Amino acid sequence: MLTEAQWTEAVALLPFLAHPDTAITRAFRHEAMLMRLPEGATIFSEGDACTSFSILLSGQVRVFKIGETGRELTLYRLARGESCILTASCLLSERQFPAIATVEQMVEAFVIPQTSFQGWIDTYPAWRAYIFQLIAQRLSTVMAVVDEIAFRRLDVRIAQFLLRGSDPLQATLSLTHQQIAVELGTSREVVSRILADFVDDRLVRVARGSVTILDRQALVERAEAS
Amino acid sequence: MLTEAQWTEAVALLPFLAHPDTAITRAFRHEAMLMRLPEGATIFSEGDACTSFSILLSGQVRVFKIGETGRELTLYRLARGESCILTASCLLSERQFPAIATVEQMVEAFVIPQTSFQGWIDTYPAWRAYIFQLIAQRLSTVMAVVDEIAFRRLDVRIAQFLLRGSDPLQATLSLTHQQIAVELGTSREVVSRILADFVDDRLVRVARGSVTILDRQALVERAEAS
DNA sequence: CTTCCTTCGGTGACATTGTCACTGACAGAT
DNA sequence: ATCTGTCAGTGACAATGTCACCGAAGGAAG
Repeated sequence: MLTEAQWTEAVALLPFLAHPDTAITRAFRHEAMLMRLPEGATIFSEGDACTSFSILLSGQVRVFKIGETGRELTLYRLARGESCILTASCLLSERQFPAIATVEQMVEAFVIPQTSFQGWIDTYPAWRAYIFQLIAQRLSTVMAVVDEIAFRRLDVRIAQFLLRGSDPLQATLSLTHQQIAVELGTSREVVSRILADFVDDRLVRVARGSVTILDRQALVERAEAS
Repeated sequence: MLTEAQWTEAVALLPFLAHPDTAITRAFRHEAMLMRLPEGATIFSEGDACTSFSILLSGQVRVFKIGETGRELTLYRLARGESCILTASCLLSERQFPAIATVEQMVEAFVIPQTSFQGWIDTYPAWRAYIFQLIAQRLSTVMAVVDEIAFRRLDVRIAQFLLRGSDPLQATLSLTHQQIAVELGTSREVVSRILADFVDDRLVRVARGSVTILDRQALVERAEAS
C-alpha cells in the first residue's frame, strides 16, 4: 500500500497509471510498496530466485555478470522509470537470476510481489504492454552486448565508451581504469595499456581517476574502425 | 487459413490449441498459414524488420550473429514446436532483427502475421502465456551464451560442446572443425589446435569431418575446470 | 608536517585466442 | 588417373587475459 505522497510520485512516473480510476491504478496503489536500498546493496546474486518485481523511482542499479576469475561485465543499468528484464524473465519462468544486481546510487523503487506481477499481466492490458516493451527493449541492449564482446576490438570499444560517457562540453570523465574494465568485461591492465596508446596518439589525457578527451574527432575515427 | 491436415498437425503440436472450440483456436485456424522453406534459405538477416511470427512444425533453424571479420556465433537453434525470441522481441518493439536466421533442415512453419500476433497477445491468455514462456526460456539461453563467450576458456567450451553433442553409445560426431568454430564463435584454426591438444592427451580421435570421443571421463574433467 | 595506508596505475612475462597466409591431404567427379 | 573443391595443419604475428610485482598519489592519523 502506497502513501498519498508515494502515489503521486508513481502517477508522475508510470504511463500505465495515467487514468486515475481504473483497475490497474487501484491494484498498483494497494499491492505495490516503496522500498529504499542503500548504495552498495546487492539486490540479486547469481542463482537467486526472484520473488518480486521492481520499478525504480530514483537512484541507479548496475546489472552485471561475473566470471570465475572475478572479471565483471556490465549488462545494463537501471535508472528512474526503468525495470530489470532479467527479473521479469525470472518471475515468468521461475528460473534463477543469471546475473548480479547492485545499487550504485541509493535507490527508491516500487516493489510488486510475484503474484501481483503475474496476475496483472493477465488482467491489465496497460501493464502487459509496459512489460512487453521493457523486455523487447532490454533484449536489444543485451544483444548489442553480445555483439560487442564477441566481435569488437577493445580499443574500439573503449573509444566508444569514452565518447558515450562524455560530450564536447564536458570532456573529462571521472573514472578509474578498473571501472572502465568492469563496464567492458576486460581487465584493468588491458584498459591501462590501451589508454596509454591513446595518450601516445594525443587522443586523451589521463590522470589518477580521470580521462580527458583531447581530440574528439580522432577518437570518433578510432571508434569506427581501426 | 489452414487445411484440415495442417490443422490436425497444429493441434497436436501446440498446447494452447488444446480446447477445440475456443476463440484462439478459431483465430489460429483462420489467420495462420503454413510455410515451407528449403535448406539454406535465409529467413532473416541482420537489420531486417520482422513482419511475421513463426512456429516450427518440422525442420531446423539456426540463429546466429556474424562479425565484421565473418566470424559467426550461434545463439540458438529452433526445432519442432519452437519459436524465435528475437522475432517476438522485434515484433513487439518494432526494432530490427539483430541476427541472422537460416534453415539448416527443410522447414515447415506456421506463420502468424504481425497484426494477429499483437492482437492475440491482448486477447488470448493462452497465447500470451505461450509467448511469455518462450521469451523467458530463450532469454536464459542467450544469457548462458553471454557467460560462455565472456568468461569461459575455449578448450573447456569445446569439451562441453563435444560432450553435449554425443553420448556414450554414439561417440563419433560428424562435424568439421569449421562447424564447431561457428557454434562457439571462434575460428577454425583455433578449433584445430585445441582438438590437436585433445588428441595428444588421448581424449579424442579426429578424422576428416568427424571427432570421436575416446575417453569420455577425462573429457568431462577437461570440461569442468582446466 | 610526517608517516602510514589504501587505492590507483604501470610494467614485464607469459598464456590464450584471433587473424593471415600458405600448404598439403582427402574425397568425389570427370 | 586426374582434377577440383573442401577440409585440416602450420607458422607468424597481433590482440587480449592473467599474474606478479612495483611505485605513485592522495587521504587519514599521529
